[in-house]
Amino acid sequence: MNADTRRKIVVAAMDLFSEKGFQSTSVADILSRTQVHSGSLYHFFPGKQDVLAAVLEAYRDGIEEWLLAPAWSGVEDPVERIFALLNAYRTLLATSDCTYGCPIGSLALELHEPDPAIRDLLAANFENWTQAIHRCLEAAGERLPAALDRRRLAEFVLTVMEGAVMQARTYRDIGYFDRNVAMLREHFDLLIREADREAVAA
Amino acid sequence: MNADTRRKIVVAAMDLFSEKGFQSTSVADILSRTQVHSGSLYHFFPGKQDVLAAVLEAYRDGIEEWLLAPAWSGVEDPVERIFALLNAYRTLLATSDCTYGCPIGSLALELHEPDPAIRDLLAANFENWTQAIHRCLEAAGERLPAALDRRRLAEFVLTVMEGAVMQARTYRDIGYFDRNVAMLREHFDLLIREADREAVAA
DNA sequence: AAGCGACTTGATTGATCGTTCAATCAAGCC
DNA sequence: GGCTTGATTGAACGATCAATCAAGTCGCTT
Repeated sequence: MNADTRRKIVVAAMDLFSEKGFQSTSVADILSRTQVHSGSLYHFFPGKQDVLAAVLEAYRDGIEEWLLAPAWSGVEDPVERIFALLNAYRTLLATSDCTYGCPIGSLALELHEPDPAIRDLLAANFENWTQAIHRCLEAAGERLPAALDRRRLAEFVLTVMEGAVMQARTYRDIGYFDRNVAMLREHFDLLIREADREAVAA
Repeated sequence: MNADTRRKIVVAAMDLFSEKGFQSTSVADILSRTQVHSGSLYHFFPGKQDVLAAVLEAYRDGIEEWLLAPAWSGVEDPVERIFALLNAYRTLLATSDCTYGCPIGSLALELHEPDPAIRDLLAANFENWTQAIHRCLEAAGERLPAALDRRRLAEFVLTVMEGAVMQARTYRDIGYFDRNVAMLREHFDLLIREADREAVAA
């Protein structure tokens, strides 16, 4: 099995799906960008949808290496890691005139009646992301209120990221992203202050 | 000008774009649902994209009558109105097995390189929504901290709604929506408590 | 050397897409 | 009763799409 051709297809499809979405990307687009011919593509993938599945698997399996590790290099504080991750998305937006956001989120809303397999992969990507945040929140330990539901807050962080990206893209104005992240930061400040009061009371 | 035919097209297109998205809805889909023939559609609209524009204008102009008024009937408290509006989206999700969310958000992420006219309409829809929340926050007066940037918080509410809808749809589990709204509620509780402390200190 | 399986080539298929257009019709006006 | 205008009909068009397939290439095994 010639893994190189397959990999070239997946990489090109990742880019194209991010740029234009799944439906607006034609198989011919993928072929012309990779210099692969249609027969080869269909040798490795039963259909276009299976290319999408491979793309989502690549995101899922590459989150540590391609997203978390770069975003967190040099950042040890678990709370700061959360905002460092958000800042990675900010960079993505800023360097693309607010057109690139979170590819998973875009696909999640673009596909209205996705295959169960595709939907599971989208959910798995969200799940990995949320769990990464969850680990940060666990690592923050007593800096956050004891009673705080850390899993919920992790889901909330994903929510804020996706909503902020959506608005920044729609308005083509990164200010919408920044202000939303600032609001989340203030929420964390409130939580940390609350934990401080708990510590004093104890 | 026969406004009835035009209106039928826009109504059907609103439903179809919500169900299947813009690109997955064919002109033939709209025609078969409306019993209108293609020539009639193209008599009123230069093209499919202009149908989308009309749909977005209908959402923009109908937000008061079709979204805010129903959600707020019987709810006077401005803070409760915010969560009543969120609850309207919850109902939409719950009664559709978590497939229907916010149609504007879906379109905003589906269309990667939208016409400026379409993008402006998407932004105008977000803007109307945000301003409605903003008015509630202004009406809340001293119950919120004096220094609080109410416009920012209004944008944040939209962010949370869109992010929560996205996760609920992807996981096909309304729990994700509920937990995110609960987190926002806790944020408001923290803000209101902070305003209380301000009042006591004064 | 022969055979085999993995992979590549690229023309081709048939379906579907958005859009066009000549025609017909109905209603109102001068 | 001609003329205009607005609206409707539905067949047809060209483009584009995902997908197919027969032919060919290459490397590896026996």
